[in-house]
Amino acid sequence: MADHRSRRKPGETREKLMNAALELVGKGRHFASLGIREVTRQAGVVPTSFYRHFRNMDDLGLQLVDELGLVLRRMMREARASALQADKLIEESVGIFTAHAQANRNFFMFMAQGLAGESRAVQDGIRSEMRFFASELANDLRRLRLADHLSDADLDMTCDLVVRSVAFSLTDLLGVSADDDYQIDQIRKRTTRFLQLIFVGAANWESPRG
Amino acid sequence: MADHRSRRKPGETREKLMNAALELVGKGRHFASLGIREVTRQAGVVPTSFYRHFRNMDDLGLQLVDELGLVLRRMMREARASALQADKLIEESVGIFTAHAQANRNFFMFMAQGLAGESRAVQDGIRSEMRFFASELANDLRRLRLADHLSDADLDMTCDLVVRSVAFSLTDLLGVSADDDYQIDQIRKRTTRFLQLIFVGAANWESPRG
DNA sequence: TGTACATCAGTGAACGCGCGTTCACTGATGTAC
DNA sequence: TGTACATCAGTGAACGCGCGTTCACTGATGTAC
Repeated sequence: MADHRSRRKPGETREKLMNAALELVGKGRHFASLGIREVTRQAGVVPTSFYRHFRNMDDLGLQLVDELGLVLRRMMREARASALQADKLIEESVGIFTAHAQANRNFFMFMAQGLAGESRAVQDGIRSEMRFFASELANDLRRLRLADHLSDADLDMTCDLVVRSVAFSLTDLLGVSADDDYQIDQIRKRTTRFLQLIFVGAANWESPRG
Repeated sequence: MADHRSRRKPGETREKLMNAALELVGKGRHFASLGIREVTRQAGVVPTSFYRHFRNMDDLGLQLVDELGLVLRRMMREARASALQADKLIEESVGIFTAHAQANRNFFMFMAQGLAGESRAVQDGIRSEMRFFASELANDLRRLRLADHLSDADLDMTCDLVVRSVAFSLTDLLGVSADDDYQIDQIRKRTTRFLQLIFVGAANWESPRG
């Protein structure tokens, strides 16, 4: 009774449904406009099956946010693992980000949509992932002693701005076709310069009077 | 025959429909999930009327983008008109922005949604408004001689980043209740600091080798 | 190891409903003479 | 100024369709003894 998960092919249909929703989002549909029948059709499953796994589309969205968290954490781990020299840190990180954004296009598209989505819960979930990401980034910068002159609050602000800028670049990235290498490279360069500008600001920052 | 616009109450229903869509968006609905019957119901009009003014919901969305342009231009004019001292420029501008965002909550909510929306045309329209806004900002900074050491390209980049950061703050702003003055003030302060950080970066920026 | 039972994912038929869209009509306004 | 006509926004009935959701059923797997 303790472990239900090893029946049949566990969670197979559940995954099919979540992937189907992501595929539709990847095709340009907005998550808020997806219907249960549409998703089950895309998954090759009878509509009734949906209710075995989710209460409604919002519920499915929330579970997608959880998976999104895993995707982001994997990306973060990879960024840390790559041999980072301080002077190439920004470029390499942006490169890893754009690579992941392309590899998980649908996931990131869902994330970009969710930031101003219909479900408050999904919205909060995505924001919380972004906050987590920003705080991890702050930890890393402290650890690498790249932010010694900044107060905790100022470092948090900087990292928040970095994460936001990258998230916004996401919407650029998702707006161009996945094989338009030239445009993708342009976006990568632009994002890199945004972050460089922010870090120049941080390096010369003095805590304001107020 | 030249001027059709003075019949009955010209464009009255058209406006009602556009407002109805904005109201629904303001209530938290996502534009992509709105239906024709829903919008006409909200507008207090029979469903058939819709087709007298729009081909479909996408068409209505595009016309909302046009109006959004007017709203943004009005905001820009007001920001310019207010007596701006250089040292309070950022704070005052952010203040005007948050005030407008609250006064036109529905419009800005529509804009935030449209950035990752379903209709490519709406998306492009909003992006183009943002680009226009950024270029006007660049003009102003040149005129005020606040960016003399930056190349045109670097100034454009800076302004782009500013506009993006403000746009992202928009999604923060729209996430809190309209009368939560404390939170709104927090967002205003945070946004101000973001912009200050960016401008400190710009002030110390040297065009990169590449 | 074998048998009886509980659990649960997946199925297919059926429901009532709201959707987008069409149509022919009405009545008000503007235009021509 | 008056009359006949064209234009067009708004109406209400009707259509066929896909939607979300329910139900009773099937059959596979895990559990108890």
